[in-house]
Amino acid sequence: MTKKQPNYVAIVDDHLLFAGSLEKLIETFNGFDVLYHAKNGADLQQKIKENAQLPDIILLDINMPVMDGFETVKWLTENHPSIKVLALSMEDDETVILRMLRSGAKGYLLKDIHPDKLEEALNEVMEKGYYHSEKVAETLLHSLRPDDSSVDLVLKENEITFMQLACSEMTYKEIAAVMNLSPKTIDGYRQELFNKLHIKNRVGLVIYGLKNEIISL
Amino acid sequence: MTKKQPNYVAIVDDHLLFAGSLEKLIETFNGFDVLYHAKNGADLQQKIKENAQLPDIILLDINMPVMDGFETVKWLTENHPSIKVLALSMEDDETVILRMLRSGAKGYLLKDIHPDKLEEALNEVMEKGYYHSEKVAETLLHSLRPDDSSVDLVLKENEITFMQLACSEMTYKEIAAVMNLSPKTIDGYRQELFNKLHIKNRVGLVIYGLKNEIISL
DNA sequence: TTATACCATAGGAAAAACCCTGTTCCAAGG
DNA sequence: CCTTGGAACAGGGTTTTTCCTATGGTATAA
Repeated sequence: MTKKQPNYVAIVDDHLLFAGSLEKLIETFNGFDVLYHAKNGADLQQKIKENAQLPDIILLDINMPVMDGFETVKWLTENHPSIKVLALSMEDDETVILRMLRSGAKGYLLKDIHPDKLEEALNEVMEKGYYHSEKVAETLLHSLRPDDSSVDLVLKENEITFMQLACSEMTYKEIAAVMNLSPKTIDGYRQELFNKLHIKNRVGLVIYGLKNEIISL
Repeated sequence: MTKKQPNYVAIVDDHLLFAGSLEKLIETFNGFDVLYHAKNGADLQQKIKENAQLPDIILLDINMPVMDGFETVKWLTENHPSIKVLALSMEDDETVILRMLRSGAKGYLLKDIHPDKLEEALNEVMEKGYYHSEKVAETLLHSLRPDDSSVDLVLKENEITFMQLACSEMTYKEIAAVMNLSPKTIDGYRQELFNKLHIKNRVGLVIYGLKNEIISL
């Protein structure tokens, strides 16, 4: 009976308590070891540079300060394509899932899954190279409607600033004052965003911003 | 050397993965055993009824579906005052912390603490009956401003329903239709809420609802 | 140099949101 | 029976938001 080398896992999550707990859980699994954790994407880059041993799998939280999951997975797929990234998040928001998968994640796990599912996912991602839970698979199918062309939909600096300010009790006129622009320009941003994001009103904008973690409370 | 009986911990969190991981972590601590977990407050009530052995400490997540942390801790302090409740949440929002503590929680832990801190908290809450991290202690002090009179500010059923619907792209007229009320009545709710909550517009309402976990995305 | 594209901006108008005050109905308490 | 209070709702006015279309300026690619 030859003892195989374990698969190395890295955890990226700003919630230390969760990360630490998850480590204990993973160490009860057969054939997996936790290499290290990182608090965010930037921290992970650091850790990768410092350590000779690369992780086989990275469990990556999406909403983090500093360098979030989207940026991180993009960096990883470009610089370390051999590492398999499993996204880990609480929201099963379709656009978020798709964005992660499109960015290069090999799977998407909801944080409310049963611990056993995690072991299953880890094994499957090592064997097959990807893992998709039923729920996510469903979302994937559901998303195959041809519309799209949603080429990553980039928001410009000013639009993001506006969005953040719009997530407050400020009036557009006040926002214009803060941003040092004409109210009419602000109205232009608003309209452009409504079109791009397929939303109907300011509340929709706030919701979109929160769901996509462009703004936060 | 007499072996003491361990302290029993129950975990209430709708994120199974987190709960499961946390269990593994706690079992590495000296003198603590996890009795069971529950997905939410209602589930916890169930578990408490079924099991003869009561937990000594409950680690309680705040934002859960069905029966959230606030309701749960209230129920616990009324029905099982001997159980020490530690609230567990990611947000360090002042109003949320205060609301939990006022509702009877013996401590408030942010989910981004170091795992060692959890052990410290568990030990301290068993010894002293309470635990407050530096951060929370600060918030507590900060909150001792005399203003308040914030007599728990109860929202009625209809107001909450309205609030939830207002957190969407629906128009007030549409909300009125859904709730089967006159648009003018809806306007009344709106006004009443704006006054009670000291907010200026619908975005403010959405933000309030989210911060106080009355609504969720 | 011209076409193109993008940005800030404007006019004008309809719809929705916001605000204040007042009426009716009904139930509960004195 | 009368009073009080809350809930639903209306009238009517002001402010913001929303929507559509259009123009001048500047950078840039052709």
